[in-house]
Amino acid sequence: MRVRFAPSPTGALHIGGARTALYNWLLAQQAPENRLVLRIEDTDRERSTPENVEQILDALGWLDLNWDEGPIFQSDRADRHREVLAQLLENGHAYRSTATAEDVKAYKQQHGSDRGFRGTPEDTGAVRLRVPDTGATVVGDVIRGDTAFEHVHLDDPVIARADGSVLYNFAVAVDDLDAGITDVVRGEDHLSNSPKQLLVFEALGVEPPRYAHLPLLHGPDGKKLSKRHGAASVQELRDAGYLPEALRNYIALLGWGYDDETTLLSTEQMIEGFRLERVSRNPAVFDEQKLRWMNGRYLRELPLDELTRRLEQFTGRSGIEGAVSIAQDKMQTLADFEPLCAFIFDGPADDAAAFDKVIGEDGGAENLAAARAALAATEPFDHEHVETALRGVVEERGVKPRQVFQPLRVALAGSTVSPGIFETVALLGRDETLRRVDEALAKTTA
RNA sequence: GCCGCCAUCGUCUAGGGGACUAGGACGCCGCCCUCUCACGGCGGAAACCGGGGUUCGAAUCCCCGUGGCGGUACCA
Repeated sequence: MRVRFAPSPTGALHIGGARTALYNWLLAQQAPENRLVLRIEDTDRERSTPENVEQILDALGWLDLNWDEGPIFQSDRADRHREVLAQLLENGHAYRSTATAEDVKAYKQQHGSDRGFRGTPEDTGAVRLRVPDTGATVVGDVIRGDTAFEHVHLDDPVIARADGSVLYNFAVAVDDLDAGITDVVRGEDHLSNSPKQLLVFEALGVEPPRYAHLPLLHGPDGKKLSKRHGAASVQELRDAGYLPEALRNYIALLGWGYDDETTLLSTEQMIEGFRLERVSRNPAVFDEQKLRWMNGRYLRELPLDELTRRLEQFTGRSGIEGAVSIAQDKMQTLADFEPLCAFIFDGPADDAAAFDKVIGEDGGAENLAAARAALAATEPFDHEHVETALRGVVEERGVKPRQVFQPLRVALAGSTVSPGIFETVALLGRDETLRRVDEALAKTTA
């Protein structure tokens, strides 16, 4: 089996494209003889650089992937395309015509909808492929079964411009043929174009590949997923702090289920269990909430040093392992780290409302002062002893735990939200903790 | 307009004639845990688009309707 990966030419890989790529990749991994061929479907070489391709792979965490062949650029194959084009012109399967889109429209107006456009050969003009007058072209789809397109409904498609440059539907067929592609897995938006490609194979007298058209991905409003739905490319998702492994897991499930109850699955499980025939036929809605949840699960399972490494790369900070260790359970994406932990490095946030509400309230300052005194005497200054000391304050003053912990939290973080208070205090250390508490206390008397 | 694809909880899905009182997951609601926010645990509400067939029996098969989506470029 030879499958292909034809990423978006812009380099900003759409989530739908990422899923197609993932499925192709899974198929290629399932048997040692299977091959994955990278093909760039673009006539503009400038927009489709190897760097773009690398960016895409990086977003999916597949940088270690070894491509069997490629990338094959459509723009590099112009000579071969012209050669095949000449062959088709020669044997009468194609002809030149100056008919424009308006001419085709007028033709159909005149002949009714049950008769596709058939031009008359001329010396110049665009090249059209001759569609047989009768019969039908059947697209055998692994996911959907057979779909027949009656030839009477098909217009002779233009396969090359007047200047001889070829069009997508022709080029892709020739390239797939030459690359020996056996299985084409792509988005459903290509289904209606399939007969054009099949007709090219037919005209060439060769066996076409098998096809599998994946359902499209929609945004929450049911429309085709696009920029206006927020993050629509895997790079954007990566920038939003999602892990490649979570992305892979989530995307794989958009149109396919491992079994009746498994949601979290490893790449190995995906390779083992993926079946093209079992891919869903209906469009899926991209739901970032579920991705967030799943990302949180993967985040929590990461070893501390690995998560630290990724967060250092993501935030540009260093020496954050301590903060990572006390925040890991509270994050869903890498982007959650900053708002939760920036205070540890940059000092308390300036949230006057939180300050007034918690420290300015009845007994807040007094409880904070008591906590300060207890912490000043805590030795050694670690999680365990800090907790003992602070719980002692609670007991001593006969108040609720939160009446002591919240003022302290606000004094240290400047916010009512932070990692656990004992861990935070222990991490900051005695000097820094007391300094921040004193600063807060000073503000209450001022 | 024409051609085509699709149709199970709000969302992703399991289901391929009796195992369905329709299963799992996210989200939502409630309870528990609890120093905040989370995590975690327990419980709950929530779906077979409509109508005809076929069959002893239909979420599953067929037809029609409706709806959604895609294609219909000298774009890819």
